[in-house]
Amino acid sequence: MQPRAARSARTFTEVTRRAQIVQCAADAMAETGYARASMAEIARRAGIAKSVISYHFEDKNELMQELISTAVRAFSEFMEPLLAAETSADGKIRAYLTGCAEYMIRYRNLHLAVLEIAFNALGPEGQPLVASMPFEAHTPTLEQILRQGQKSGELRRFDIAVMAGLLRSATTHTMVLALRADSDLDLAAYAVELATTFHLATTAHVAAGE
Amino acid sequence: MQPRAARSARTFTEVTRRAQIVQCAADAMAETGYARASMAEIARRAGIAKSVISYHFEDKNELMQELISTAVRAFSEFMEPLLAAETSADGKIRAYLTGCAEYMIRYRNLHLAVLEIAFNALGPEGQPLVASMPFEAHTPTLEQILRQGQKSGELRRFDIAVMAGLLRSATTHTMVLALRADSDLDLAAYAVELATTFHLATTAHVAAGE
Amino acid sequence: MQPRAARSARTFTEVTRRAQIVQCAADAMAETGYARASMAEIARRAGIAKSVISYHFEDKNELMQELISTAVRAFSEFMEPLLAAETSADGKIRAYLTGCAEYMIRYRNLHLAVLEIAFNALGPEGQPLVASMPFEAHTPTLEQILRQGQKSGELRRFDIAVMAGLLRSATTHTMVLALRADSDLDLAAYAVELATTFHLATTAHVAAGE
Amino acid sequence: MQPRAARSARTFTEVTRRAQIVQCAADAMAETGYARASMAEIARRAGIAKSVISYHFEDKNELMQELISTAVRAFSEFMEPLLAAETSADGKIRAYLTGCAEYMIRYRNLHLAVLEIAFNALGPEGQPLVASMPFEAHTPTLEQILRQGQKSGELRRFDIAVMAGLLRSATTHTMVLALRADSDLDLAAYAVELATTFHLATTAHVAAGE
DNA sequence: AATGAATGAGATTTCATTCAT
DNA sequence: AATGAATGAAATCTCATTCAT
Repeated sequence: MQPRAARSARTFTEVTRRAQIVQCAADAMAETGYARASMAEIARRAGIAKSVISYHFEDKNELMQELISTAVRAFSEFMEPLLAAETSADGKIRAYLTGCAEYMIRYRNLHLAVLEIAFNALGPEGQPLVASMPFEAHTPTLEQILRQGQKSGELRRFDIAVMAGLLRSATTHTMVLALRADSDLDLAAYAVELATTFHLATTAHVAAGE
Repeated sequence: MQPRAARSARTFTEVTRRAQIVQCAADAMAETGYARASMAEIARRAGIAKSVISYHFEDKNELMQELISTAVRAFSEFMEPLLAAETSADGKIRAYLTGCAEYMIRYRNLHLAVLEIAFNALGPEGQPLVASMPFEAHTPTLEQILRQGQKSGELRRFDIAVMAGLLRSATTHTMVLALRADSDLDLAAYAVELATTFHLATTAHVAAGE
Repeated sequence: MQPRAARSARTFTEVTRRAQIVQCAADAMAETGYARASMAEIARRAGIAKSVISYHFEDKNELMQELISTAVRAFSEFMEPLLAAETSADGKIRAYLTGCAEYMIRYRNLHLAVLEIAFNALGPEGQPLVASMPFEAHTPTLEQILRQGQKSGELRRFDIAVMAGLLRSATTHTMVLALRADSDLDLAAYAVELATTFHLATTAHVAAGE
Repeated sequence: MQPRAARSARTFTEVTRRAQIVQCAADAMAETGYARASMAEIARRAGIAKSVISYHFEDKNELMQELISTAVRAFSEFMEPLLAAETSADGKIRAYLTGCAEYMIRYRNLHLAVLEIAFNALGPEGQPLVASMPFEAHTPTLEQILRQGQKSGELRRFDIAVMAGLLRSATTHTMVLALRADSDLDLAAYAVELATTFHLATTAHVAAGE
């Protein structure tokens, strides 16, 4: 039995199964929470035996990692064109906020699952399993946007780490809570309101008026 | 069966033990995460037998509830005088932000534990165990502050729910992530920066300058 | 601390407490079944601390034994005059059957508790805790009655052990099931019907008619 | 969650294992009593891990229910041809009594286990787990036999419920006590003696002789 | 004589994982 | 590539019992 990692490429079946399992895992976590998203529950949703998961993934951690990677990839592919389409820092921030809302609507369960994992899963030595979450994967980009905006004079002076953190918390936290509660909060409208707030808080002429 | 309170008042020993157990539970959760904070681990930290916990608490849920109550109480007692000392809406917002930072520094583990519970713990029927978290206990107050600020003309027009959510996410989420990562981020300085940002985003003359 | 057994006589308080605990134990077992009649439950019903039971009884087994003894004593004191008042074997059998019914009505919980113990409780080595149950305490008497009835020609020839067993099962089992189910079966009427049946099954002229 | 039967049919292995576990459970209960027949003890006897039982049975209740079902089925299959072979009421009663004795000899532990469960096991809400026991499954039949015997004039007038109860107690109770005590009482001979007694107590010409 | 506090053994159940087929 | 079967560790909770006061 050749170890999994040794084989060079994955077959079509394997790729498909892995994707299916990841999706079922995401659904299970989003709907029942991390604690109840056992291997058995995930397998049940996928209509396969538990051991099929073990066959395709080294262990539960690898499944979680794959789920995270999938989400990070999805977020990047989703967000990059949106950011690229904007030229001003102000526009990019607005694109980031509204883009996050749309991403969360489209990939609801996947993103909720990431949160569940981030808050719950621990590696074998107890360290958190997730270092970088989807949104945080773009932290450099976000900080870069703010930095360039300040350089060009478009944005006022502020602590970039703080403002970037605030932007991310506005999405990761507030929006996600809304998602979780299955609330009827209109995420899109919410994002627009947020955009205005950040426009006021960051643009230079505002600071000038101070 | 019979509610604890119905039988009699708590003895000194009991009060002390319960507090100790709650503290050890908070430490365990903050340090190892909810999943690893088993009764055995909590007992180990307290240097007592597992069954001592069962003796003092009906079950794990009651322990969690007591932990939450402790945190909510601590937060309220901590925050109320700070808010009362300010008269302007702007001042109250600043007090809220800096107060949260100080609270989190002082009650670090307790607060992290509340987050763990809020995100993880499920009741017997699978419903989330925690409805209101410490900060959310003050949501009405927060929204009240914003509303009054708008009425007096001190604050510009904005969606109160969005801004209150943003304020809370700025504390609950961003600060907490910092706490969790055991980062050397200076929470106090962070709060000051946040205060400026929110000052700009909310005060009326800013909106006028738009 | 002098071992319990060493002290010669029991104080008034002790006798009273023991009786109270036995009664509460009987109630608990009759109402909730053996498995739920824990020391804690018994103490709760008595309004005392668990350790009070330990103070008055060596261990749970001793409490059970005392309960059994109490029931056996009660049954004997109840039944003896009834049997003594009859002279014929036939009369004694009728007295036994109706007497059992009355005893069970009067000492309902105590007797049900004995059954619970008989069926459930095991000694430290796994042997049944109860060798002789109240009714069985009178087996010799019962067999003696039958034997004398046969000797005097009043009763037909039959296997004495079988008939005695049948008499006891008619009471211990059938009546008790009725008690347990809290049925509205009229135990007294039941006993009368049983008496007729046994009259027919045992008296000599019946056998003659065969 | 999903009922076992809904998923698919049982494999050969599963059927075999379940039967083995049921048998070991019966042995454990018959030999050590309900309280000591823990999952661990049952697994030990079967030479398997505790969790194998959990794998094949939802929980302990399901195992108990399966054991009961097995016994009820065995009793029915055993008794039905015996009763069908007799035409007279008197013959059917004799067949019932001797049949019970043979059944208990053949299925000793299984039947003792049923008794243990009936007397001890409580469902999650404290209600008794077993409503109908093997013998009681045939109560209607028994009462029907007596009723027809009275109608045809073969049997004397008596209270049918009382007599049926007596017949059942004669088997369930008396015989079982004998079984339990591991006595050397010859059950078969016992049954013959019982049959005579009931013949005398029930047949019409006896009543006529009165 | 009584109590509150503490203990350790043991019960049921869940779960990720492994193995033979 | 997939499955059913089995495992052992660990989690929560209950209980009879003991001990210091």
